[in-house]
Amino acid sequence: MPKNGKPKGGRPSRNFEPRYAKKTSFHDRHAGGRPGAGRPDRDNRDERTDAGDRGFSSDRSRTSDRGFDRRPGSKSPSTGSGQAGQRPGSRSPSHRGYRPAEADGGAPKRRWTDQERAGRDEARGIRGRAASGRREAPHHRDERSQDSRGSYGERPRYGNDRATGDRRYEDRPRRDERGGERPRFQGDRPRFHSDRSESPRYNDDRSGDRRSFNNDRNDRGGDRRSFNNDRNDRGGDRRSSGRDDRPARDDRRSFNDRNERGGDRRSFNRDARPARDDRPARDGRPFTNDRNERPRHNEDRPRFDRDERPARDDRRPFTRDDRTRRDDRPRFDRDDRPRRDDRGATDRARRDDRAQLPSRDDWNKQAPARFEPTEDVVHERLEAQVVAAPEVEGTTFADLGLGSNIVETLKNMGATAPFPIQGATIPSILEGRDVLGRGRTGSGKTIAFGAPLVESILTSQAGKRREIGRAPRAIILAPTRELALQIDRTVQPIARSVGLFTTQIYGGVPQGRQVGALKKGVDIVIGTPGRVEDLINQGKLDLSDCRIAVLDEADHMCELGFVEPVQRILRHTQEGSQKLLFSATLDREVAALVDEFLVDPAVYEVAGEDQDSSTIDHRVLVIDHRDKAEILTSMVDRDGKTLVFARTRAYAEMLAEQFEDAGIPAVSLHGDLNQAKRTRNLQKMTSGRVNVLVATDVAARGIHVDDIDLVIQADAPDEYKTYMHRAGRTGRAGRSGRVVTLITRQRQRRMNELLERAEIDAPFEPARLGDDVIEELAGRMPSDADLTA
DNA sequence: AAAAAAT
Repeated sequence: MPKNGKPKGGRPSRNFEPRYAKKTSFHDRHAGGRPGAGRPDRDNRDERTDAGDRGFSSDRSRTSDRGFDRRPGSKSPSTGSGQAGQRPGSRSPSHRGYRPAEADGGAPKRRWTDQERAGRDEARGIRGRAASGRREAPHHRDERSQDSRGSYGERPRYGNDRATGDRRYEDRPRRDERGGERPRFQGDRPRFHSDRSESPRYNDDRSGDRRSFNNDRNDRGGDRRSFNNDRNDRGGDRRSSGRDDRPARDDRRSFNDRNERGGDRRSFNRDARPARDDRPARDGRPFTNDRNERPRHNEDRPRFDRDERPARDDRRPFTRDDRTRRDDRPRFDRDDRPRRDDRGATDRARRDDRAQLPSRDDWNKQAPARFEPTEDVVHERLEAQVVAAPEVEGTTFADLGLGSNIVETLKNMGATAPFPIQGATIPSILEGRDVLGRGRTGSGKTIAFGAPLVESILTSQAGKRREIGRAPRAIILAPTRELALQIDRTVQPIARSVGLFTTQIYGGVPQGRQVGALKKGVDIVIGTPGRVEDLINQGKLDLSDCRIAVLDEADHMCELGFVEPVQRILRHTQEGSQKLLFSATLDREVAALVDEFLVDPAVYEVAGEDQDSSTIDHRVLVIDHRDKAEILTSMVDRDGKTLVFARTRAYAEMLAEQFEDAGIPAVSLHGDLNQAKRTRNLQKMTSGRVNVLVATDVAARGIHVDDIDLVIQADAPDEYKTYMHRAGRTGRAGRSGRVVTLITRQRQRRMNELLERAEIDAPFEPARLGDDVIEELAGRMPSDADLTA
């Protein structure tokens, strides 16, 4: 069952496989029903500790093989999915694309021909190995472009195809259909797409179209953004009142004061904030200056809004009118926030709500469509016990209560003395208290919860260890698979040192091995919500004996779409289980969970670990949208490791391809890649085989890659927290780093607001292609301004 | 928009 002699890379995973190549049970059935046929994950196996499900791999391989064979002229009945390996026949009939295929069918390869296929991951993998000479621009480029194109194209095409395909082929369906196969038909499509990437047939007509289409899309994308930006900007303007946030800032700082503030705060805030809202009154404030323009707009608008809005929400009016309103916030928030649903729970916590509200109103007025992103709110800070760094000086991990084996392991991992956050949380966790921990990105949070967690479990289960089939005693949840993997890499050695076992439970890979590990018995589960819940529901994961639950990036896990599964999972843990919530941006957004699951939590944050003490140099380049692509290419053409953030998966893919086309080796990381590819691409960046990684926010939180000295935000983030996390990918462990954000003129205000919320100072500089500033920021031309230089 | 299960 091992791999059928196929090299691991062998099975190509289509870049976007999972999603676009969705197969349904239907497919499997027709295809010969191999489970997992669609799953690409072979590579994962490699990384996994345990042997993978070989069965799966082999199946896959076969499948894919078939797929290949099939492609040429095959017609596969069911779907055209390449994987299903339908031989001839089926495809064509059902697909509209069929014909072309047949035509092509004669010749296995069409336009795509070898290259294209090669382009497929498979070929790619092989080549890659064969020729390390990727570097060559031409070569490299070809490979990559093919690859990416194939995959990348898929998506766009997908959409397109559908659209066009439907149109064009509407007739066909019937033809094909010929039998009420439509159902199939649809099912096929997805594959179809995938096939396409592989299959030449479409290519000509479509490929051309597609590409152009894609381009269009891209462009559109760009347009949209700009559009959004505009909107946003507007929003911003109006929001000015929204900016009340700053007051919020103030609050944050005085965070501790909150308690007292309680009531005061509001009043307090009002004073401060009001200024913002009522800038006129507060003219004195510095902020106003920044927002010079806004104030006016805002003021005007806000009021305006009120008048108009009264109908909408009384709340806003409230807010704006008096701070008193603030008191009302709760309602306010709710009402306004309805959209933000998630926050509903935490509404009260949000202080900025009111401020933002105005903006919304404005927003709504102006843009009825309201498809803009949710507001970027600064939640109240949690009351926290501030830990001063000096307090932990001279303290050792052993002093904190960790056993010698663990201390030794930590030492081997390079953690010789506890960081402040660790010094604070470890004792409390060992005491069994619920803990909320906030530490700057890269401040050692994983060990802060991982080490004491292992110690606690060890202590609690002394005597009955390693019982076969024992249920896990602890679970650690993370928002992304990569982060779950990374956490395991830190926690596993610690656990192993005392005889405890960990296992990763996350999606995108076959369940087999994970379930197998659970059957053998593990002590600590580390995973992502989806698969964890899935296995719980399948009865394969029993958390009833789970006495410690950790949420990393807790605030993110409390966002809409994430919090519900998390809540359900936590409810499966042992009653009264200890809960540990960690994040660099921990705030009251986690209130929903805190209220339900935590008992008298200890809250810690580290003094002085704010952005001011950061080793990161923040810069903002104000550019023309049309120069964006070239400026980006110019900036990533450098020596150090560069991480580029894009807002969408498609744009991330496009940029990576663009860089490759320019002869700059680059890989992408986003949710449209199959897990094998995600893992592989991240590995390439980590190992230094490529120095440019283009990612979506999947890589924004927690992911640690050594030596990233430049983070470029091709798309400015919508939330200040996102900015902070993205920026946190560099400047780790006290090293210097730089974050460059590209924005258009229209976005300046909004960006300014965001930076204020994040409490980050960053100069805005206009830049055009070829400007020295770009050379400088890329590190090609050190200058005085170059702090890191 | 993205992420998180799978079929």
